[in-house]
Amino acid sequence: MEDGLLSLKWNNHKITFFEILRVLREKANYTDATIAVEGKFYPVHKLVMSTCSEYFSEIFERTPCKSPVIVLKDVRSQDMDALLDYMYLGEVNVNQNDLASLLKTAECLRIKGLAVPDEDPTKFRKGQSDDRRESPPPKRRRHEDSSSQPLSQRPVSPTISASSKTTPPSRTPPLQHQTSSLPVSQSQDSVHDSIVDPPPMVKVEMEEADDPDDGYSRRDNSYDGGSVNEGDGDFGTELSKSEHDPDNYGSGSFPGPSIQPGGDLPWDEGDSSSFPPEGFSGDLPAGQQPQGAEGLELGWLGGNEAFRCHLCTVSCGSSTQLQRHVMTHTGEKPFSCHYCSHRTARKYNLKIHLRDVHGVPIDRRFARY
DNA sequence: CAGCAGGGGGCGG
DNA sequence: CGCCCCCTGCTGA
Repeated sequence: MEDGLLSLKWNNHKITFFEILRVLREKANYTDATIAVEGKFYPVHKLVMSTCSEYFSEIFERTPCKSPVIVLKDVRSQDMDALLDYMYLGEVNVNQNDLASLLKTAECLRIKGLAVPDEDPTKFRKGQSDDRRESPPPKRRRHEDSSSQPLSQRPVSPTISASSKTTPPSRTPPLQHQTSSLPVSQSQDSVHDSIVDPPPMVKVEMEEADDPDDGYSRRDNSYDGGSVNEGDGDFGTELSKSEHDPDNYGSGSFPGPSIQPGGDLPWDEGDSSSFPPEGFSGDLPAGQQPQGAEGLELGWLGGNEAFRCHLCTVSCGSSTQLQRHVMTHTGEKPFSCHYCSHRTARKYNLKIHLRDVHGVPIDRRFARY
């Protein structure tokens, strides 16, 4: 003040800020990443995701591409809807029945306030009155030694949503519900509708307290080290068009699924703590070695390290092939037949379709979306 | 039989 | 090296 400093304060800054954020999310403006869950794509802002989750923060840090697509498998779209609301709005109403699943997902994704350790008890309360204990409290501390928690169940592990035969050996029946079964269609709004049930609702709020990032994130776990694939290249040669549409679907970040001898998902046993198994360290910085990985590496040992898919055990001979392969996980089919509704992921396969099914000479026309 | 997807070759920057 | 195209084996209807 001595110099006549003035303090300018924007009184409604927070409200305005959140409102704008809400609108941006609704319109998908400026979104620079996409979360794919059960076939649904949620355009999101890295800034928001990173702010609310160290996990996403690390994923983005390791993802060179500008518009990565993070494919989460074993995450229900309704949970994702709720979590996005939570991250963007600071709170969300969820059905009691969905709470356990939501928290599990939140923990796996390390959503602050829901999964990351916090000093304060969370303000987790439900419309009714008691807090539901069916599931672990929202903010629970997670240690590497997951001894305390039951890990168990189906870890909400992020993995690819698209089913593909490429799945490795012990493929497990992921709990993925088909999108068809889920009412949710868009990203946002659906939440509100779905959770409108009065009684069993729980309101989960995000605390302002910043979480102490207790190094949990970057512990030796390196777990997510691999969350990202290099994939940013051009997966999307054909699909990269819309702004919020990621060009590269492939950058899925999760470890995949399957590889695990013995278990459904790699991180099953480890619980969420090992959630992102390091399994995918493919092209990641070497720094992150899977040392601690519980057996995950087993699945990878055999393959060619160079162009190994982070979502499954497949190893490709080149980055191009890897990019192409990743599309099998995203389920993206940019090429559509003009004569019928058939769509393919590859131009050539569409060509074959046109030739064999519609009798189109060879290179006739096929659209790519 | 049709479609998917891995492997590989050719071509251009 | 990356992209495009094609071949070919596998799988499901």
